[in-house]
Amino acid sequence: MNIYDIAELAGVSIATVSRVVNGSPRVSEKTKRRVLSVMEENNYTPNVFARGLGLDSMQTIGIICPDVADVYMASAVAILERRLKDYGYDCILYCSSHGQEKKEKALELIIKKRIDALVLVGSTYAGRSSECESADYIRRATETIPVFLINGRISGNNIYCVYSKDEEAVHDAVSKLVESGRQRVLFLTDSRSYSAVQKMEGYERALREHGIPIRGELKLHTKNQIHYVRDILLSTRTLKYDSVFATDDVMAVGAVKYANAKGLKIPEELSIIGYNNSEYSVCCEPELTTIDNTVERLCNITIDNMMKLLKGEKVPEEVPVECVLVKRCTTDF
Amino acid sequence: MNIYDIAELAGVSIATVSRVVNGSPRVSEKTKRRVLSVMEENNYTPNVFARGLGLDSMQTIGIICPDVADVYMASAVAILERRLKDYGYDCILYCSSHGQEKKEKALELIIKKRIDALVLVGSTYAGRSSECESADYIRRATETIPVFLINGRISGNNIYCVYSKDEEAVHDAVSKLVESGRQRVLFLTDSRSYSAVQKMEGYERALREHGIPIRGELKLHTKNQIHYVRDILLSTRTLKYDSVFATDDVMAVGAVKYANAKGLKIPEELSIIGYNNSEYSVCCEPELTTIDNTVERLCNITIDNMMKLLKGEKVPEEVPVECVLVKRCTTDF
DNA sequence: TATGGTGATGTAAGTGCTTACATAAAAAGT
DNA sequence: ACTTTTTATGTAAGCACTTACATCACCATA
Repeated sequence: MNIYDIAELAGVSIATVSRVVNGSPRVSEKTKRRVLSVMEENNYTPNVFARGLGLDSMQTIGIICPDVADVYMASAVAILERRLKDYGYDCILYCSSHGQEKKEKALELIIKKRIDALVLVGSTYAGRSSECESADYIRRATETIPVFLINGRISGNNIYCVYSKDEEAVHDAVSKLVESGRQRVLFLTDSRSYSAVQKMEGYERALREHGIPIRGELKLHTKNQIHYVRDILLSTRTLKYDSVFATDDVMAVGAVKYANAKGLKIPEELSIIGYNNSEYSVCCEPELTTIDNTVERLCNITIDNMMKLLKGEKVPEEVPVECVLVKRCTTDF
Repeated sequence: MNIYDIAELAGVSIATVSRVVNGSPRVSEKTKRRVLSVMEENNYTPNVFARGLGLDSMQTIGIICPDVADVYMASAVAILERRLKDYGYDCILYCSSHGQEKKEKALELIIKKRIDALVLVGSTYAGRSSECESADYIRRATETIPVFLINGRISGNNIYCVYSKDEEAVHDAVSKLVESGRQRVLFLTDSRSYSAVQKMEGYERALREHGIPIRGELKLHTKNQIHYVRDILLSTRTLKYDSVFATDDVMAVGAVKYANAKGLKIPEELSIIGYNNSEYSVCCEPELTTIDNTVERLCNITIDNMMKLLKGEKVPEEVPVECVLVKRCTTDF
């Protein structure tokens, strides 16, 4: 069943069928109806390949994220997918956590497929060009299609970044911690992504501004798993700290479980702040004070800008978005 | 840069270039090298559309799931994506939770794209044909491509199901609950998916076998959100129960929070069992006894079978997989 | 030397669609 | 009634590739 069959059955030319399919106004109401009904009867759908050949677009957006199994990224992907579908786009998903070669391959493939744009979620790609091994591949992609970074920042042509003000948010939160009397803030992180670096900088600035020395041993690299964090804290007996700042709620929950296991009072003996305001922040006892970086807003802005751009409008290359501190029970402010 | 340019630069015909691209053996070693080097220099990659036009395959698999933001499904999608990428396939992702028309559209689109196969994750699609509004669309898909259900069951040509033995797992778990003295088991569920129905049946069978009457008011439909469940339990004061079986860990955590809020001793005054053995099961205090339905295994079996099938081998239409009970602290067995 | 076989390469016919341009028909203006 | 404009439809040339079939050169065998 191809366009020729439909044309013949409807007694028109293939051009007319094509016009009907593409909603061109240059078709009379009568023939449009006839063609549509023939299409309906024969259950015809145009072949996307042939279509793409002519149009060089397949109404598809590529999404790359390090790991969909991560709740934060999964929710971003879910939002992106939903909005894109509303606009008639499909999503090709790539997870990039599986080694560098894989990443390169993903980008290559994705470019080959003639997707219309690329979104990088919660990117480990970002960072200063020197730190960032795969920035090259992103730049290569930008020669063909626009690239949107959510919570990542690379400057360059055809790159659009929407990110939360993590540095500021962490700075403010850690400042409150310090101002409420904490002197030794343990910083837990699990990655070296752009966001992670920003958070670290916010942490350090807050300490500096309050005249507290920055201690290397208080910056702990760990896995984003509850038990892993709990166990590591239980086993490091020499480390002294009166509060914890974690770059993800999951690690913060690990800290809560550590405190509960040791019988430490939260927040009196140990204050804890998480990040992302995910469902994890309300699963532990006491519930986490955390920072909401409003993924939903970041995603929506990204999609809005993308649609504008694809329509030919101009859009800003950088959109910083405010975070909000969600006060719950693991801090005393 | 197309195949003609490469052919000209390499001083061969487009057929030869095509043969090199497709790794045909009918090219001399010498020209192959020459063509490859020209391709390399000019950074040439064949256009997938034109290719697909001829081959009618784009090495793409469609994945449909109700909601990637759900940890369970997200982890399934992550595993599927990773394995498929290893095999050189791309994934087109569709979330189908946004109403029936959307679902239909998703399937339509996905079929149009000439994907090689379709995977439905944790499907709300499944169930007896009568209960299942969208089974029709699945069947329509099977006319073109094989469809794989993970934790769903529809019989039919070109449909392959891999599912965990939820009925049995729930039956066994609830039986233990009853045998340890619980008489009133509250059943929490958030969907009417195939799995949900199976779990319900296991619950009822266990009660029946122990001569305990099945009470409608003890089967509670709720949302899969911690606070939602906690609040609903806190507000329903007339309902009496000594244990909770939840069809997802998130709801079980809600029950734990309810018990903690009311000061009920777990498991003495309230036993709780969750489902999925997700990270949520270890985030609360005490940690959840839960059922692991081994998503990873389900996904791996699905991919193995898919690859076999696409190679032309025969594969079983139904693969039931055993669940395992993970004992932690919210039960006394 | 003629004959057939073999491996390397080229030619050309699809593949299903879009769209610029051409044409025809109808409507509007004179 | 006759030209001009507008609207509807058709024709045909791409789009970038694959592949069956044709061709050719070359070597081995008779």
